[in-house]
Amino acid sequence: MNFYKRVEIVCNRIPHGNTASYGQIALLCGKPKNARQVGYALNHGLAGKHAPAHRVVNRQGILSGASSFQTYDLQKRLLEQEGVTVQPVPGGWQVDLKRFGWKNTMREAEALQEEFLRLGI
DNA sequence: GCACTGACGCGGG
DNA sequence: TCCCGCGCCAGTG
Repeated sequence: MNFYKRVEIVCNRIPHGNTASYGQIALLCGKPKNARQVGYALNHGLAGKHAPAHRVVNRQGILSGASSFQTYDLQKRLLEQEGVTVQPVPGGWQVDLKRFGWKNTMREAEALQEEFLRLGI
């Protein structure tokens, strides 16, 4: 299976103004234990150039640090631009997943699995 | 093939 | 609730 292709599809499915965690993406890709690979994919541009990487944060809503964005606060600005509230915490910036976390339905998850199957990835 | 790395996450204390 | 250790696994040298 093409895990990174799946990551691309899932990321592009994250609604505007929402955020998702690495683990959540991995789960939707059918590989619950591959959260780290999701990060790897985004970091190396393996999820396509259009993937909204700024909408992906860790389990606690902490922004991933500056590493792969051009400026230290680019991810924060992109999120705020979409109406997502970002607040400073010790260790970086954080979004409230209770308010801005992507709540995907079971139906939606199943639809994704079917699509992967259909596409053969 | 081996060892090490890392945009991560969970469970025990 | 906060820490900390450990599990995870594709890439890389």
